[in-house]
Amino acid sequence: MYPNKTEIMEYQPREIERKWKAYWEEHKVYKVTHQSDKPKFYVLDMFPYPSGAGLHVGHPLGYVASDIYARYKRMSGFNVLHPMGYDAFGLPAEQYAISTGVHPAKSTAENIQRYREQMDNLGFSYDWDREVQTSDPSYYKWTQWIFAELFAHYYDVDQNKARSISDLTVAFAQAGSAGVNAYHSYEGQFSAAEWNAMSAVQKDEVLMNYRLAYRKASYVNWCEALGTVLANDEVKDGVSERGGYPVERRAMLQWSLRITAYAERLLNDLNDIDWSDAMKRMQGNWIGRSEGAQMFFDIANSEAKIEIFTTRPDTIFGATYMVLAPEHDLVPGLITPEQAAQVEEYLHYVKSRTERERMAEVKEVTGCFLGSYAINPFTNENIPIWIGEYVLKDYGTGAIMAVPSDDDRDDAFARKFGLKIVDVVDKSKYPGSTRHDKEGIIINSGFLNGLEVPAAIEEMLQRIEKMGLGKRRVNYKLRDALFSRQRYWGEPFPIQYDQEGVSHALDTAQLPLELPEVEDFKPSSVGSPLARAADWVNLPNGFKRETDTMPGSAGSSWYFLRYMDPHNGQEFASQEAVNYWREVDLYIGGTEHAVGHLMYSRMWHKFLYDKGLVPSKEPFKKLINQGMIQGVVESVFLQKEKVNGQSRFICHSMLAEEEAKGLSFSKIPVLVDYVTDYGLPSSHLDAAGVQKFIEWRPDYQNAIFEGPEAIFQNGTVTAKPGKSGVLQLVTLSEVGKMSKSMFNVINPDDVVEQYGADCFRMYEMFLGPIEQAKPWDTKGISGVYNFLRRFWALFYDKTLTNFKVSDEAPSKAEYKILHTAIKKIKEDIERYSFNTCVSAFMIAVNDLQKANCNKREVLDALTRLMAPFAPHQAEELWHLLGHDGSVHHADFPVLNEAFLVEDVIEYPVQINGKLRTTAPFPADAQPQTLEKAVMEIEAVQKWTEGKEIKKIIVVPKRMINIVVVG
RNA sequence: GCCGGAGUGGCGGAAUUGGUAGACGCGCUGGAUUCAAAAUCCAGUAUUGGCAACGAUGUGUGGGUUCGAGUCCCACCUCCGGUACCA
Repeated sequence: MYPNKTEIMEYQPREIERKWKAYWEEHKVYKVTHQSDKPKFYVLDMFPYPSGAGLHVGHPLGYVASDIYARYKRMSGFNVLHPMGYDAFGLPAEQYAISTGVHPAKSTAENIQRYREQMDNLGFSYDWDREVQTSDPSYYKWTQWIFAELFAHYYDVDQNKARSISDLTVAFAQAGSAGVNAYHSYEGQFSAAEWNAMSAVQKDEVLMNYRLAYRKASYVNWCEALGTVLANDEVKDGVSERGGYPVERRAMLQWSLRITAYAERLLNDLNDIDWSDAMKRMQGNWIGRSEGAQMFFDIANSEAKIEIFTTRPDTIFGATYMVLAPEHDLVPGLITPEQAAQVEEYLHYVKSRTERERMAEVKEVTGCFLGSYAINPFTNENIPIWIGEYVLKDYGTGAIMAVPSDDDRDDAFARKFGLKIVDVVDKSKYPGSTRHDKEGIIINSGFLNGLEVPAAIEEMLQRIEKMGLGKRRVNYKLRDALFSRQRYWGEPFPIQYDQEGVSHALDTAQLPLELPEVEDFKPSSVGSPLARAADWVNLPNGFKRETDTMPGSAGSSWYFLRYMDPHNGQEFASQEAVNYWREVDLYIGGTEHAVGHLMYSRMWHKFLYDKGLVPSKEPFKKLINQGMIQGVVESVFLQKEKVNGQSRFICHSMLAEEEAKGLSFSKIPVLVDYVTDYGLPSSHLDAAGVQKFIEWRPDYQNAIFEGPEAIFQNGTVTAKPGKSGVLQLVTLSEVGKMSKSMFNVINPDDVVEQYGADCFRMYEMFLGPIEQAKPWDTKGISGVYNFLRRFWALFYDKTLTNFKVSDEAPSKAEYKILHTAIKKIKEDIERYSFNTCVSAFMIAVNDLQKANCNKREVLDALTRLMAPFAPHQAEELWHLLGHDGSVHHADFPVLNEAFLVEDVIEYPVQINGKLRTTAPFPADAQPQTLEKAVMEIEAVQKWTEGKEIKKIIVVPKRMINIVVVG
């Protein structure tokens, strides 16, 4: 007779998880302070943007990994800071506000609440008392404060650090612009007397070329029809994504951050941090350091000079024309009347092109001759000046000398427009050498002839400097960060302008400068929605506030510091807290942030370091990039032309045939909940699915849905003549981003509801390496669930009615199972290989089950080993084992290698590298002994018979390989 | 285009330093249990030839280095992320 069902102590994740979550919260199990004798460890997740779609199964991948690591460190004697918060300013909330009128603060708060519930459901060990929200005035007070500090500083090149603007103005007053070696963008020089004679407006203009936060004219995507600036994301194929209106590049006066001042340090300090080589390479390439010459080309019949930067001064004799960015300041003055119409037409075309398009389009080069000529300083020839979209305004100097014989793009340009090409590098001695390689012998170049390229570069640099044509210079591809947005939902700039237009930063006491209430979030005629709040913009003393707001990257550039002391009203964080926690020891987040967020954060951190406010040069010591969890997008096909006034959808299997009839179809994504066999090739909509689909999209309620066997319309399924009448619309399944717009978001709550949070956590880890992208699918989750039940069952008798562990001492074999697991799991956590940890647990449980082991000593250690992975189940078992207090405050098991020693090793035996047999030998056998012993084996004799043995390779404890010939 | 990453059974993946390719899990096949089913347990499962013993082939494609290559080198293909205002 089976026991009554209620007596069976089956693993019940729902009850266990509810119970322990409440316990942890009540006992503040994860609360942490910096008053501790333990060594610190800071584990951080990239905080989420709380979108309306809610958290999907991709987000927790990194959070679970960091939580396991944080718990492991906590159990290993560290004082662990593990916080979470929200990157709460952003475009989607604002778009939502524009279309629905709901205040972004309200929708953001709702989204945050939902995210919090979803995260709470997964059993993370965050210290929620430290939560930050970037849109909270008590937080953005300090974002504004850091901005104001950037505004009040310049970069001293000699001291290699940021210094106060007041030091700069003192130096200017004493010695003019020559008085300091500062990183700046000012063209020209001025004396002390000239500086002192300047008006406030003039001084403000000069200082804008020195400040680390400064204002300049920058280009934006302007959409006249929508009356707004668009994000690159909102522009598709040169037109606005919404509405398809034309978009043009337009210059506007905007704030920027002088990140280029930090370029060298951002590059060099990569050496000191533990990031993947790929990530360092990406950052390094983004910074794009190159050495070369800055030089000036004279213009025929003009006083102006064109400044260029080149890494190949050795090829100047081959510079047969020049190309300026179409937006270059000199362009208007270089257009001759004959060329005016053509140039205007070209400029009109360029305006319609996004920067991305301009860089990506290589097959079709475009450009236009301005009519003027520059003078090549070495050949003294007049060379035509062109404009071309492949030269970008913010790249280098926005102008190049074109050497078609030694640069692919210049070559394509010259060929298309019939410009002169002069070979200057003879590569005949370097077969396989490309134009990108600095190799070859210089020809057709006067005094450089016969020199190797590197020597020619050096010779030319010396000449250029001696002749006063220019200087050696280091150039960076990195550009200053555009920091203004014409948006409502962002941090207001702590800047106001006086009657003369001179900018002034607010004092700390005046912060935070809160966002004003506006009735309408749409862009205003003057750009930013804030401009509408007249009372807020116009101050009683006649000053006006800045109406742009900061970008999303502002709040996220320093949030890792705020977690250290999140409620401090006097400072961004106390020095005591900052000096204890120092920097993030482990940072986990997506590769999509490889350059943007990580570069800006590093710059802000370095600035604060220069000011002596943080003790570390780098904010993130170790970085792990989690791969994206992708979703499967399921689509049906909608015929573009209506049939008898009705929309018609067809089965994917009919597509080719229907298209052959000359019909065309568009792909319509379907909410994946309605799809049967989701994610499989057989995925389809059945009649019930179609019914749900039309309830969801009422505009298609009378549409025709045609499968191979039947047709559905208005709730009725009609069999096709001679067919079964079963309605089945196969959907197209494609792997893509998991996103609200593709209707394929999978909510972790649904998975947790069915299997529990512990199972969800372990399954996400079991999916594969943390760094790899993979599509979500729940096929294997039952295996993990089974494992958790089997682990649970080890603590019970066969009928699962009585908790039953034995106090007997474990056997040698049982110890070996345990310590094999301890070794593997500890090593794998430390190398962030969480998927193989789960395998190791499974192996241990399988082995213990086979050995019928229920020894307390083994199960107690295994429970602690499991605690970081399945925190709820481990806590329950820990208490069932009779412990008080949380397992998460217990010690992580310690490895004893003595249990793992092997006496005999099964050696693989290879002949010429091919495995032929295996043979057991003592673990301590010497190579000479093995060489002899291996020849005794029958299989070896069979394979070596009649052949000459050249040598025997013995790798102790690994393998034996016999090399034979004949 | 440029920068970075990934490609291994039917599927997710393992192989940590150049040393037994396919651990672990899913799925599938067969068996036990059951009136039956679910659940559970046992066995098998890269492809291919063979009753078997055993053999051949095999880590995106093509070459190379090595006693030995999933791993290193060269060339290429496909997919994914970023490309400076999505976050």
